[in-house]
Amino acid sequence: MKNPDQLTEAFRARGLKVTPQRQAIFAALAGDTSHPTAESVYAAVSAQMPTISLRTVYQTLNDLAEMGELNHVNLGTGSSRFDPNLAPHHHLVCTECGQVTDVHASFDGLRLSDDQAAGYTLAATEIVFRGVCPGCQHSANQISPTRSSSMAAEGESPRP
Amino acid sequence: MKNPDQLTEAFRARGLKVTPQRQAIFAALAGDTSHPTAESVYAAVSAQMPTISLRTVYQTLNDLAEMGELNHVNLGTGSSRFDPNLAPHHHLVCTECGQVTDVHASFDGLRLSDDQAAGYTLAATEIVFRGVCPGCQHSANQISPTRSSSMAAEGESPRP
DNA sequence: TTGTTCATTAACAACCTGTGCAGACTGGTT
DNA sequence: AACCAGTCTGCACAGGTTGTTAATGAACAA
Ligand SMILES: [Mn+2]
Ligand SMILES: [Mn+2]
Ligand SMILES: [Zn+2]
Ligand SMILES: [Zn+2]
Repeated sequence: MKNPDQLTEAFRARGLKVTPQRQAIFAALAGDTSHPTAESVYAAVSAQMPTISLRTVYQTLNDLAEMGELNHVNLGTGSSRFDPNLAPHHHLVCTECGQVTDVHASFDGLRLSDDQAAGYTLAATEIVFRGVCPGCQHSANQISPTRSSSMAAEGESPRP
Repeated sequence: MKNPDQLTEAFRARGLKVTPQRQAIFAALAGDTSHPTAESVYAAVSAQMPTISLRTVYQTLNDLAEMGELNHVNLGTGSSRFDPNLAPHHHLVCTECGQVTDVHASFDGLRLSDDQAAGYTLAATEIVFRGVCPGCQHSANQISPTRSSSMAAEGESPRP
C-alpha cells in the first residue's frame, strides 16, 4: 500500500475526495501487518474519530481494494481481511485464534504443468499454512480453565 | 470418502443412526468431484427426496467432516465446500464462476523454514491456484450480452 | 467565495451462509 | 410392540456485508 500522502494523491487522481475519515483509515492501515478485518479497522479508527461509521470503513476499504492498494484476502477466518502488503507473499493462519502472519519465503519452483492446469488461464497462486500460533499453544497446554481464553486473546473466532 | 455402504457401517459404529436422508446424502456425494456446497448437495438430494431439509444436509456434512470422511474447504468462493477426495491434493479455482478443480501434483519441496514458521506448530499446507476456467474464457471473449452469463453457467457467484 | 458534487451518517432492511432450538418423528434394539 | 436415543424439520436467529434513503456536511474546482 502506498503511504497516506500518496493515497491522498491517488484518490484525488481518481476524482475521489479526500476526507478526514478516509485519511484516518489511511493512517490506521499504514504499517498494519495484522491483516485487519473491517471491524478491527473500524475499532482502530474509532479511537481517534468516534463518529466514523462502520459503513464508511467498508466503503473505503473496498475502494482501496478496487484501486489495488489493498488485497482482499479470505482465509476462512469468518470475515474478509485486508492486506496492505502488496509484495507477493503467503500466509500462516492460526486455526485457533485466526491470527494471520506473513510468510515472505518465495516458492518459485511452484508451477502447474499444462496438463494439470486443465485449460485455466492462471492468475495467482496462494499458499496458506495452517497451524497453531505460539500464543494459542500456551493456552492449550494449560488446564484450560474457561476454554474460551485462547479465542479472547486475539479477538476473533476462526469459523463462525 | 468411503463408499455409501462403508459409511453406513461407520455411522453405526459411532452410534449414529442410518436414515434415508443420510443415505441419500452418501449417494449424492459418492463420486462427486465438484466440491459441492451444502446448497448444491441439498439441490441434488432434493431431486430424489423433496422433503429433506437443508438443515439435515448441513448436519450430515458436518458429521462426515468430523469423522474425517470429508474435507471442509474454504476457497473464498463465498461458501464452504465439501471435498470427498481425501488424498492430499490442491485446488484450481475459477475467479469468475467459482468452479473448483483438483490438482494432483505434489509439491513436496514446499517447506517452511523454522524462522518463517514464527513459532507456529504447523498442521497443513494448502495451495490454491486462481485463474479463469475454460468455460469462462469463452464467455469473456464474446461481446458479453448480459454480463451475467458466465456466472449462471456454474451456478455460484465467487464472492457474495 | 460560492456552488456543485460527492461523502458521511444514521437507521434500517435485505442478503447469505450457517447454526440453535423445539417438537414431532423414527431407527435400532429389546 | 414398545421404548428411547438420536434425528428430522421448520423456523428463528446470528454474523458479516451490502443496499437504500434522507438529511447534513464538507471537498475542491471555478
Ligand atoms: Mn499478508
Ligand atoms: Mn479437492
Ligand atoms: Zn492463535
Ligand atoms: Zn469459470
